[in-house]
Formats: sequence, structure tokens, C-alpha cells
Amino acid sequence: MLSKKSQYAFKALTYLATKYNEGPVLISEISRKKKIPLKFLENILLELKKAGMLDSKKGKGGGYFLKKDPSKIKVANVIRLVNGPIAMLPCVSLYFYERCKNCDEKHCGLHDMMIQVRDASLNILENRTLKDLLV
Amino acid sequence: MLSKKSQYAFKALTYLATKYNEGPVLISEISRKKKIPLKFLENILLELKKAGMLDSKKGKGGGYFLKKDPSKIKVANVIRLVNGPIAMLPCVSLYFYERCKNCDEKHCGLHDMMIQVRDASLNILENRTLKDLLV
DNA sequence: CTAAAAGTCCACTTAGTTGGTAGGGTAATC
DNA sequence: GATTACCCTACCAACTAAGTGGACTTTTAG
Repeated sequence: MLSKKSQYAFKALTYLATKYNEGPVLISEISRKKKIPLKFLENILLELKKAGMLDSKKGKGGGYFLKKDPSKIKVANVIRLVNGPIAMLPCVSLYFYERCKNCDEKHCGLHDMMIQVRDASLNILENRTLKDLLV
Repeated sequence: MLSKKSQYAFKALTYLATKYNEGPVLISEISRKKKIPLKFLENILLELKKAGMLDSKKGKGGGYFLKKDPSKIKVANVIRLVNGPIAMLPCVSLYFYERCKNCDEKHCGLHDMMIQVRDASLNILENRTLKDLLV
């Protein structure tokens, strides 16, 4: 399951997507419009900025804004950034791989099945962008 | 990601699957062979029993055993039991559904995409059983 | 028949992590 | 000097992983 943090991140990002190229948007505005706890949102946006997905401007007329076009930001990358691995097991994760203990990957039925699940999910998540989330 | 508990559950269940119809298997044997902390395993097996997936016998010659044929136990059900929802959002979960707050499901791009992800995953997990995990 | 041994069953505790809330102070920008 | 992002600390609740101690049940040995 996606954490609440991730859900908030998506709400904030899609909101910023609708305001793309309209200048900085206040944290407080996003918080109010999308019903996201202000201080929690603050941390999320900062994290997204540090990851290079957003940029910000301080002072009057400041706020947050998307650094790239919404059609260039993949859903899969947002999830990896805020939520972590997409795969159900560390041993089948592409970006967060960890070897199984006491388990030979070459002869593990669970491993093989989870690779299939991962690929089925990625097939969707890697091919959708923020733009696709705007209805 | 699946919890450690879930991974242990799968290891224990597949081990019991290889011993299906050979009588009760000791917790201590499963713990030793599959390198699972004994007392933790004890809790997991008990939970699986209460859910009707396993049965047990006390006293000498006792232990745990699968209640149904390995080919009758779906992977999806094991995950739901031990780990929880398979879907990435409560609002797209079939067995753990919860309505979104401040979000109209009919006009939510995230919702629609997550339904696709759920179905892609379930297509695999609902059609694999413990038997398929034995290589 | 009885007691010991072999098992499961179960309630409780602990330590670590994460999710989420709240407050206040600093630095940049207009 | 007002506005706003930035950043730090502390806190509470819930969950995860694991361990402790003992109660209960069944089989077997004497």
C-alpha cells in the first residue's frame, strides 16, 4: 500500500501540474485546496525539491513549482522517491535490490512469481506520467 | 513490500507443502530448516491456523500441517491474510476497500491507474497456488 | 493409573521504525 | 519589514520483529 505521504505527494504534484508555467504556488494554497496538513506537506515538497522534481522560490511571490513538464514526470519515479520499492520483495527490486538470505534466487518459486508481478506493475507505472493523472 | 512476517509465512507454507500428507511437522523443524525465529514462527503459524489455512495437533507426534491441498491455496489469499491489501490504495482494494477522503473516485486519475495495477497483479497472484511455488 | 515428556497455545514485553502533528527559529526575497 | 521557503526539535500513536514465560493438551513410559 502507498503511504499517506505518497498519496499527499500525488495530490500536490497533480495540483502543481495544473498550474504548470503559472509561477510559484504557495504551500498554504496547496494545503488548503488539497486538504493536506500544512507542516506535513512542507516536508514532502522539500523532499521532492531535493530530489530535483520541484523547485522553489523564497519570499514574496514565492512558492513551489514543477521543474519539468508534467508529461516528463513518470509515476513510477514518484513512487520510488516517496514510497520506496515498487516490487513486493527486495530480491526482485530493480532500484532497491537486496539479496535474499537463506534462499537461492535461482530456485525460488516466490522470486520468479514476484518478478512477474513487478513487471506487470511497472508496465503501467513506467508508462504513465503526471499528465495522465489529470482528468 | 511484503513484510518479513509474510516472507516467513511463505517459507513455512511451502515447506509444509513439500510435506503434505506426511503428518504433522514440528514448529522447531520448520524454524531450523527455514531459518525462521522460533517464537515468531509460532505466532505466524497460529495465525494461519486460525484463518483455516493450517491445522495442528498437540502433544507428542504433534505439529502443523496444511489443511488443504497445496494446489488449492492461492498466493493472493496468503498475502491478504498475512500482509494485508494487495492494491496500492484503499480506494481500489477489493477486500479492504475504504473510500477516499476529499477525492472523487469518478474523477481521479490516480484511482483509475491503480485499478489497472491492481488487476495486473491479481491476474498473477490469483492464479498461482502454493504448489506453483515449489520448484 | 500416573507422571514425565513433547508439543501447541497465548498473553505480555521490548526495541526499533514509520506516520503524522506541532512549534519555533533562520534565511532569502520583494 | 513583510512574506515565504527552509530547517530543526520534540512528541504521540501505531506497527514490526522478536523474545519471555508459562498454561494447556496429548502421547508414552513405567
